[in-house]
Amino acid sequence: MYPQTTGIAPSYTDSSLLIIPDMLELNFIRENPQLVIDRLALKNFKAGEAVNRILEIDINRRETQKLLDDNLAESNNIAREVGILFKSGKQAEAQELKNRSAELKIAAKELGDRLEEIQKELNNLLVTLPNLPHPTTPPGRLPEDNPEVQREGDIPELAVDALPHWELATKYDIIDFELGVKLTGAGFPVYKGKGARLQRALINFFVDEAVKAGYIEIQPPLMVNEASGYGTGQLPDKDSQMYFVGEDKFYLIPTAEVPVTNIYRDVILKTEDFPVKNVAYSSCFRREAGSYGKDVRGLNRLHQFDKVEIVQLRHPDDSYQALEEMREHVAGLVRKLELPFRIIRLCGGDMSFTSAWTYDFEVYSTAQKRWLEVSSVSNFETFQANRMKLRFRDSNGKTRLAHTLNGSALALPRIVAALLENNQTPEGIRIPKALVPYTGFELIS
RNA sequence: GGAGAGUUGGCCGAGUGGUCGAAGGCGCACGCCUGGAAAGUGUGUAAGCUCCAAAAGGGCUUCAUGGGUUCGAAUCCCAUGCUCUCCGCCA
Repeated sequence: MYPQTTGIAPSYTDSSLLIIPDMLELNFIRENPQLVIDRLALKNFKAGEAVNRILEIDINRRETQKLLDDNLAESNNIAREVGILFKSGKQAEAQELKNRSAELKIAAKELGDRLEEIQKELNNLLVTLPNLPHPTTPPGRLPEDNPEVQREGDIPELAVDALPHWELATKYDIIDFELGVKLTGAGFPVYKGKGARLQRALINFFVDEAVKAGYIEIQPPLMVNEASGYGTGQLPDKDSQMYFVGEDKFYLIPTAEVPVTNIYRDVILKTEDFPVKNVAYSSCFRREAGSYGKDVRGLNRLHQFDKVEIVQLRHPDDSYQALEEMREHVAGLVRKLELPFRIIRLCGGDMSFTSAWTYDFEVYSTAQKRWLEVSSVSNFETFQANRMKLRFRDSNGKTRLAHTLNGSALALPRIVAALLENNQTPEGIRIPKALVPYTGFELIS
């Protein structure tokens, strides 16, 4: 009854983030090694060995760095003296110093190479450590272990001959999967007539609701460069999830989160800039290599789909308050669409690599008799910010990492699937009241 | 796509081989002045890594990015990105 059990959160959530290398702050690990190990145990992650190795390498790194710095300092001094000697015509003495400098240079090269190697090894280890889950994270390994924290709405009683959405789509000629195959391939459906209009209605509805809630609307590029891919952590794991435009070295975005969050890459905010709240609609592109079976039937999993994403940047002190705000916002959307839904809190084992706390939203698809994940709302704390160097200046004038949060609000395909299936009647498919101003019709027939 | 010009700190802008992390200005912060404000005036004002118990202070790196020349590079050379101008093409 669950969408899948890959151990990684299902897609539509930003699972592309999971694969990857955001990372914990080295200083934090250095100062709290045991805490890191204990906390990661909540994610069923055995960090002991890696942490110890990291601490070792870090010592080596600092020693090497010191040697290199001293070397460079001497070189700098020599260069300065040589200049002075030349000016006063003391060629011979200058030559002597030049010789010394040449020696230093060889040593520096060696030290530099060694440092680079150490650094690389350190990074390779650092990126294997997931974000620390919040201490209250429920234990568990599987989706079955995710506690339900809220449930709303009644599951409708459908006629015995109720159809799954892919058949309804054909019956009313609103989504054409075959045609998509002709044009592109599987997973690229063509929306037609009222189906297309429904897409547009949902997008506008979602964006409008977010703007009402104080989010600034952003229309980002649908392709990003390499730096942005690294910024949110999709890279270096590029091949697995993202489409790549080789000629210009651009990546098609798997979620608006990538361009939107990267707006703040290398940015130092002022405290009064908080909270930063952005909303963006975008098409999303995912290769979804390795998926198969009923998980990909119809709208359940697509290579191209539409999503409205909300992103917040917060002061560490109130990021969890923001998480609850976002949860309530998303709940409001599903409620207005009159879909039965539940919210689950992901257990340690089911949480994404980057997340510290995640709520998943699932709507019930009556004809498929299963819950479909439609949103994932997460607090990443400083994990993404560390990688992106997203900071703010606190009251002491010191720079600190900000907290980042995001959530789907919402992803369209599974919402459409649930709407079609749950609202089917002998007369046609009923459009929820909140959406009618956007669709301009009340019934798909 | 072709030709040319450019790319310096939060912003503007000087700097064509040596003491430049970078003049000057703006902005910002704090102080003086003022009944209060403006004006004026003084001081300060990048980030990362690192040394130090910490503070103070010190070292290293960074003038688009990556490489190179040199004892020494913001400054010279090469490649790339980006911006602007002209031509071409075009929704």
